Amino acid sequence: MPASPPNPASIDFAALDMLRVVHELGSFTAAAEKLNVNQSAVSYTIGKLRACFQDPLFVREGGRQVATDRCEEILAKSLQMLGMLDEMLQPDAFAPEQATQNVTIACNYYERVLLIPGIVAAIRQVAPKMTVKVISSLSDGHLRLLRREADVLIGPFERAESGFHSRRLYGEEYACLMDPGHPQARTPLDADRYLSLNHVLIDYGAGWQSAFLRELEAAGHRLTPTIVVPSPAGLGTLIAGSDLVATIPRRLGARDAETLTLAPSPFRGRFDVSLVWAAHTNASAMHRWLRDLIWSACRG
Amino acid sequence: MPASPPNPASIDFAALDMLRVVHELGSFTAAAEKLNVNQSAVSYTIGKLRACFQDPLFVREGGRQVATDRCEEILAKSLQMLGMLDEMLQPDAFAPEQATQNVTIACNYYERVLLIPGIVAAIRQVAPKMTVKVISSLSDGHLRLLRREADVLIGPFERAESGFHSRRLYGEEYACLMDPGHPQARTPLDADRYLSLNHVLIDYGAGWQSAFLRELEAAGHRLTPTIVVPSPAGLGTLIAGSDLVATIPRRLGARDAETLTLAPSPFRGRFDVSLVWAAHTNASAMHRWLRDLIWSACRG
DNA sequence: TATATCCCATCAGAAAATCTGATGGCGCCC
DNA sequence: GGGCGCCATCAGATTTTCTGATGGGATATA
Repeated sequence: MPASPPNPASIDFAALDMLRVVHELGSFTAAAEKLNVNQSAVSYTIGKLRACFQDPLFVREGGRQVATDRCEEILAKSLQMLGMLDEMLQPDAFAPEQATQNVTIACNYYERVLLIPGIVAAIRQVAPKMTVKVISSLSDGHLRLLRREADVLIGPFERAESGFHSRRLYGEEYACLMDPGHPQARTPLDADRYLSLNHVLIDYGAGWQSAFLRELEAAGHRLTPTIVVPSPAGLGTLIAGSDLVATIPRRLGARDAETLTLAPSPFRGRFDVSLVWAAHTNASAMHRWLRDLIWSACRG
Repeated sequence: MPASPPNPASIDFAALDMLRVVHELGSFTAAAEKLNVNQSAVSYTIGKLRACFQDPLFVREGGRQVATDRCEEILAKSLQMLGMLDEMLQPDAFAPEQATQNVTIACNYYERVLLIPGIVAAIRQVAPKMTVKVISSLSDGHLRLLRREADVLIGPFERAESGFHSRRLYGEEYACLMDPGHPQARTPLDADRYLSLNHVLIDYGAGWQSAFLRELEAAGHRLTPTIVVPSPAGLGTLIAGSDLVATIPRRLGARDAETLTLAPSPFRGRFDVSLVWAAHTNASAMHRWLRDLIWSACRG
């Protein structure tokens, strides 16, 4: 035993449990047996507690070790703490049926239109008490994950920086959406003919550049749009009956396939749609569940 | 680090505090500095916690250690526990002014009459919100201490068994109380004349024998009482104007000194009045205060 | 890109805490 | 009064924790 009072921070839960057992059995020796340690170990540890708390804790009264009032108080708190430790040790379980948490998904127009409905339906089916919030994220999606503003991010985000994990959902490419009556609706487009069309360009702003545009510019070309819109919303109506052409992700264009024509683009701008999450949610049971659900809903 | 998951009971408060500091500073290295230990010690301890809780607890996100959700939960409980430890460590203080506890004093007629009034007055003066309960104790006073039915015991109890502590308050002896008109009121009593008197004997029952009686019998004599009463209550009235003699503690007889005569007894039966308490109350601040107060009130 | 820097994980060994087994004192019970 | 049970203490073994050094991975700098 150190001569100077020992650091109370060095008390561990085993010591508190020993206090409990000694109190229960009224004997160091019996406590030692129950705890499968030497009697002298009990003496040592209780001695340490005595020094920390500056109180005898137990005194002999007629052949039995009786707790002091102070010991009773300390014990009461110790029992609480042992209970809290047990709670803390319980592995992070997640029961979708009872769960009432909120899930926040960061994504953009594309995913909001094509993926979110399926994801929300899947969540509501398995976890009816949970709520879903969708927020948009142009280029700041990763930041929103770090700021805990979103649980997951879905989109064409490739970078696998440290601090993040990601999983590819599927590949996507760009195609040209136009009116069936458009002069070029039947013949394959080469680069020159493509560039000479009347383009509707979707410019999301925030520095975001679509993959087909990067490919086009990398090939030394330059697109001069006739019209610029900030989102694909209402695009079908804009194009229908006109000579305008929009280059948009194939699956997005496929939604207007009944009324409009979807033709291959010479600049396909292939990219992957991925699920991205922050490292701090990687081990969480709820987040693991959510990611698996999204994976299934998007048919990886 | 052990290959098998370490025993969570071996987690100590220093580890929880380290968790707190790492969380606060977002860095193992910085936490190590703040805690005046090696960086590797932080790594070791957090590693142990990681193994215990089966969770990474902290993950790197852009150069900073960020807590997992599980870690946040664990941390919340840890902070509570650290607070509880601080409370537990606070030495057992006692503030008489605010105290509302009850004090139970075990004693007998003698102390109830001679000492309790002064003790109660002293308590009420210093600790007006406390309550006092007096219970009688013939020979079972020590048991009542052990059963926590009484905080202290006052009386002619000499034995210093283990499990008890005691403090002598003062010495007492027996004397003879009689009417001033009694034939023997003026002349000193020797043993024979004493034995031939008409005695009022106080027999408390419960196997208790007054010290003067033990002395008398040890000397080979035997007292044949004229009247036996169970307590000194009303003794003055009984003796006044009669030829009866009662052998009672001097201080008790002194209360009737104005109307009755107190003469030395040949069997003085010297004894000590002591304050006795159970070992488990020895360290308690309240009990220490109470014992000092009683000591003062009885003018040790 | 290359380089420097910071940060954590890991390792071997040192230091400290804890445990074991033996011994002794004290009080209880017979 | 003697035997016995119980706790405190001691020396040494064992285990845990810490230190200092090293390396890999990521970030920041050039």
